[in-house]
Amino acid sequence: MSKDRKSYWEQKIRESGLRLTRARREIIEVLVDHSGPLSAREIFLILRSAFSPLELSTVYRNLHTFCARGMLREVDLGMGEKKFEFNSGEHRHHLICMKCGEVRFLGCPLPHLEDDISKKTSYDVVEHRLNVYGFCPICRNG
Amino acid sequence: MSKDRKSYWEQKIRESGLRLTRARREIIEVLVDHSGPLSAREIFLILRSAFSPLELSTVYRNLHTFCARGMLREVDLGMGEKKFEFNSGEHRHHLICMKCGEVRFLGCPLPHLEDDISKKTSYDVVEHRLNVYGFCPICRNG
DNA sequence: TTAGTAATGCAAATCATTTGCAAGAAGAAC
DNA sequence: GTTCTTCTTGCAAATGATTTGCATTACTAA
Repeated sequence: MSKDRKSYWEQKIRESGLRLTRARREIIEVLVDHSGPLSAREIFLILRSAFSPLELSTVYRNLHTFCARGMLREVDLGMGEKKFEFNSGEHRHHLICMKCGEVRFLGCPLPHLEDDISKKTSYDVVEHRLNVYGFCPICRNG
Repeated sequence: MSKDRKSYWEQKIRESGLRLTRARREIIEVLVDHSGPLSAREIFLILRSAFSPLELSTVYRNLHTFCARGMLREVDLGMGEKKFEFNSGEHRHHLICMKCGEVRFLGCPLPHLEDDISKKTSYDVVEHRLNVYGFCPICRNG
């Protein structure tokens, strides 16, 4: 029940010049209540299980709206669906459990990677994405 | 015209207990003639432009067959379509031009990353994928 | 050459995601 | 609170990548 985080983002919605609708409040609530990145379908199913009548397309539309305003960012963990997480501003990576899907955040292990590659290849390097896959402490034994 | 590389892979097809069909010969040929990873659709279009009658589904089926035999591997460069490249055996990453789509190979800049993360998180770490994005020397100016 | 089975063509299905459009609901102004 | 405007949503259909079912074709072993 992090009511403060929820109202923080609801505030952001208003500041962005967006209307604060039922759909937006509910999507933010789901994201705040779940620590890790979620896909549109996951959010949709969580909402449905709580008897929300929102449509999947509405979830998608709002997730993209939030990304466009910089509130969320889209992450591709290579598991079929794209996921969405709050945009903390800091550059980070993901460690994904291949069995249960748990996601942990990783700091960037290579701060000057982009410069190094830029020097070696003459590319104008803009960003990099690192995903690490394995089995979490629970799944590695179970 | 690397006829040797072509016959090397045709050999591999036979050794894998697969039939050497027209589709397989043509797909291998396209992959040998183009240095970087290609998507099923890209291979399909290259073949069509050479008047090959192969179906897109046949291209997909064979690419997956080759992956299952370890001849190819699938790489997700985050550009919509999955790409396929010969499986060199060595662990490597990709540098992708966001304008022209050129792909360069990168050695792994973090050889002991997996061990480090494993120690820190108690995960059984299995693999990691790194994609670097930017603009190639030609596109960064053009 | 032929039989047996794997591979292909073709069309339809599937999965994630997007879009068009009419109906509905925020929020500003009264 | 009511009204008006415009942004949002619902719903259904479209899209793009990929997969699948099934009848037909073509490898290859004998």
